[in-house]
Amino acid sequence: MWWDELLRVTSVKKVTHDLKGLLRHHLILSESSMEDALRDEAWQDVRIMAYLHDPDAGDYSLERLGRNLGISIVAQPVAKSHATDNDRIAKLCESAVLIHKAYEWYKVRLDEMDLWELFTTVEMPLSFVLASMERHGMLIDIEYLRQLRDELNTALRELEERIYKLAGERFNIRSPRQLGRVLFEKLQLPHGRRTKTGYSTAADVLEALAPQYEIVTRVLEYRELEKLRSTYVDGLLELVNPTTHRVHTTFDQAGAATGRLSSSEPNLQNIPIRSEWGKRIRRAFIAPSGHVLLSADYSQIELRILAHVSGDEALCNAFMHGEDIHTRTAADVFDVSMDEVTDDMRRRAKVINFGIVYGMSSFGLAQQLGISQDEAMRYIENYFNRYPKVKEYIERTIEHARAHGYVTTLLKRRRYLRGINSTDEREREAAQRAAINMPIQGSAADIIKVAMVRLWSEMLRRNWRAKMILQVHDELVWEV
DNA sequence: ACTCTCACG
DNA sequence: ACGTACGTGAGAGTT
Ligand SMILES: [Mg+2]
Ligand SMILES: [Mg+2]
Repeated sequence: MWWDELLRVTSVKKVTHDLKGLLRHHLILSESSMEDALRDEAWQDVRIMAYLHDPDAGDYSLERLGRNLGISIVAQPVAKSHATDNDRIAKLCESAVLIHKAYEWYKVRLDEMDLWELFTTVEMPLSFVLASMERHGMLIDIEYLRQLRDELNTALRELEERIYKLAGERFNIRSPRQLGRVLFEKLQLPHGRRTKTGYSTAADVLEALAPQYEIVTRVLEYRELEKLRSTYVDGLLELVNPTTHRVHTTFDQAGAATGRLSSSEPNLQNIPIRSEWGKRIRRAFIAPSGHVLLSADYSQIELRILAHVSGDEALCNAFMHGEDIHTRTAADVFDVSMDEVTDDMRRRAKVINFGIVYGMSSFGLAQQLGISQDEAMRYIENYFNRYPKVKEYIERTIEHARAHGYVTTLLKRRRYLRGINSTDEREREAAQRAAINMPIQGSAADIIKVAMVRLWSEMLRRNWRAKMILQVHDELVWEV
């Protein structure tokens, strides 16, 4: 058939808008056709081109791209149920023109930004990988999830009754407003900060009160279980295919401004793991009979990237010697030997390491660690004395952002920081933190994307059957 | 549509 | 939450 031939032959270049969507829902290519396509760069997608050009733009619909280029839309949209063949043909012709014009425009932009290699050798092949992962889906143990739902409902009902009894009235615990009224007005508990709309009932505020007041402990327990029940049990069950028992997430390859992917309907990148109940939720994700789930993740990839891009000798040495990085940081910041680092010192060093990558202030560190701002300042000062090139890297990055308006990753992915020269201090400092973080978070995204593309090709080449099914930022999950 | 809260890396 | 730690998506309540 001429159409199949056209799709297969790589001398005919194909330009799309939302290639991953096409591959997931409409276009079935054989694996050998996909290998040919990747090698010859036969498919190019204007949605991804526009994302690489400005990953903060948010809307990459064809309509939006057309308006950006000043192309007015002529064909009138007609309600699907009333559309005639002629209506459909008119819209499709217009889409074809828009895709062509957008391609010609963004091609020049990406070339100017030196993004062509990232586009053709990483992002385009990745669209094929992601489409294949989405189509395969993740198997869910529905019966187990239903049992868990019943168990959660029982526990929630008991907590509910206890909370009503301690409050002396029945109210909607899920309403922050009603909860604030009960805790901080009726029961006169000391309130923490306020939100725009009332008293804050966020977990960190409630945790400070929990040791003194049983009702607060019960509310925190209620919150944890209610979150798991609504989002991860009921939410997931609604999205499971009743025939195949699989959920099929959608990865957004043009969503996150740093170059990360995101995942929705369901979001499979935020499945619980930290709490005991969370781990029980995770057990609902299974492999078919005769298979197992296998997960492989990078160790401290962001801090390794920080070591690499800063060139800090102490940080590089720590990684080259295979040291536990948080223990090493604790020894350096608290001026003890690695042997003398206590669990609590390591915990504090871990908070410091995360904070560094996020551009944290002494205020933020003090809040997180529950220490004074003076103490936090001393920690940060010690850190930068021990890792001086990290400080230089941060200063250099902010200066680059100020001078050029953008920052980049290892593979030249670019993010513009529109607030970086703002006269509004708050906005400017927020842009500075984003500038510090993006090259690190974004380079990690570059690295795992390259890994995904290489692994996928290599698995095909060897005819190995293990199936890559999820990416969780620094982790790949396989059905094996 | 917005706010608050909270799950993940 | 905020001026004060990056990046996401989702559910519930409220308007
Ligand atoms: Mg890891
Ligand atoms: Mg939101």
